[in-house]
Amino acid sequence: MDGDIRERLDAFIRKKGLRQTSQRDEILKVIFASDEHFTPDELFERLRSAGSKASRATVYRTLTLLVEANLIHGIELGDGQTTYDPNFIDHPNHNHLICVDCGKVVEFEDSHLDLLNDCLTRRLGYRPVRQSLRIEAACERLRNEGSCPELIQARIKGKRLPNRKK
Amino acid sequence: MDGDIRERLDAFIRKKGLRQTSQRDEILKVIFASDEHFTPDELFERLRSAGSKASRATVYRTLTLLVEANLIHGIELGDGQTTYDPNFIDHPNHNHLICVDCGKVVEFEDSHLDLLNDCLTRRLGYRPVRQSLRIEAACERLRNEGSCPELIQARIKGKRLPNRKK
DNA sequence: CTGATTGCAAATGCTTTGCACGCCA
DNA sequence: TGGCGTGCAAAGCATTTGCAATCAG
Repeated sequence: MDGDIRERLDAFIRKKGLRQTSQRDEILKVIFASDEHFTPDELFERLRSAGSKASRATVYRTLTLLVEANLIHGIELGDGQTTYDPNFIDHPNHNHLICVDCGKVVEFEDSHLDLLNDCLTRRLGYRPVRQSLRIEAACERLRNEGSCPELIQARIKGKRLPNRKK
Repeated sequence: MDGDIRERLDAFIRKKGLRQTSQRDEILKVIFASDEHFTPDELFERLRSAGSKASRATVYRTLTLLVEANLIHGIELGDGQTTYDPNFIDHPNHNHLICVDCGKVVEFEDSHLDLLNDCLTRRLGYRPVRQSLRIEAACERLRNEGSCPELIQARIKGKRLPNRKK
C-alpha cells in the first residue's frame, strides 16, 4: 500500500474533525493490499483472516467514509450488493467491462471516450462530475473454444454471476 | 400504448408456454401509458390508482418477466432500489445523464459513442452485448441562476436524490 | 384437467441504526 | 473530559419465496 493513501485519509479525517482508530487503519491496509474489487462481506472476511476484529457495522461505516474521502468508489455489478473499487486513485477515469458469461470485470481507460462524454454532457447543458461506462459483453474465448477458465473458476467459487442473485 | 408492445409480450408468453392474465395486461398497460421511469413501488401505486388490484409480489414477478422479454430495462439510479425504463423499445441504445443536484434523468443517444463502445469492447477481446453510459453531472442552471425548477419539484415530492437513501 | 399464476405473509439478504461502553485528542 | 467510534443486536427496506387457492388453455 502506498503511504500516500494513508496520508490522504489522515488529511480527510483531520479536516472533518474525526479520529484515527485502529479499525480504520486495518481496513485501509487490507483494502489497499490488493487492487481487487470487494463487497463489504468479502472485506469483512479478509479482515478476519488478517486478524482484525472490526465488526460488520464498522466495515460499513468505514466504507462510507472512504467513499466520501474519494479513496474508493462504489460500483454496481448487478448482484444486489455494492462492490467497491480501490483503483480510482491510480486510474480516476477508468470504466468497467463485465463478462456476461463469467462475471469477470475488466477495467479500461480511453481518452477519446472521456472527451466524448465531456462533450455530450456540456451539449445537454450540464457540467461533468463523474461518468462511468459499463459494458456488458460476452467472452470470445468461451464462444470459440467452448470454455473459459474464468467461468470455471467462478463456478468453483460459487461466485454470483451478473444480473443474478444467489 | 403501442399495440405492438402487447403483441411482443404475447409472443414471448406463447414461446415460453406461459399464460395471459389480467394482471399482466394491466401492468403492461400502466407501464406504457407513459414514458416515465418507475420503481416497483411507484408502479404499484399507479396500478392502484388505475383500479388494478395486482399485488406487490405480482408486480415484482411481472417486472422480471418484462425484462426477460426485453420490453423494459432495469437501471440503477443509486438510491437503493431498481428503477425501470420503458424507453428501450423506441431507443435501444440510449444512455442516462443523472443530475447530482436534483436527480433529474436525461436520456440521450449518440452514434459516435456506440461505435466507440463497440471498438473498445472488441479490442478487449469481447463481443458486445449491452452498454450503458451513466453520466453524473451538475446542473448549469442551478449554478448560474442559483436555483433549478427540477430541484424545487424534487424537494416538494420528497424524491430521493442520487446516492442517497431515504 | 393440469400446470401456471396469484395473493398473502413469512423469509431473505444487504445495510443502517440505537444504545451503552470505550477510547482518541 | 468531551465526543467520536465501536460492537452488538435490533431494525429497515427492497425483494423473493412457500404455499394454498385460483385460473387459463
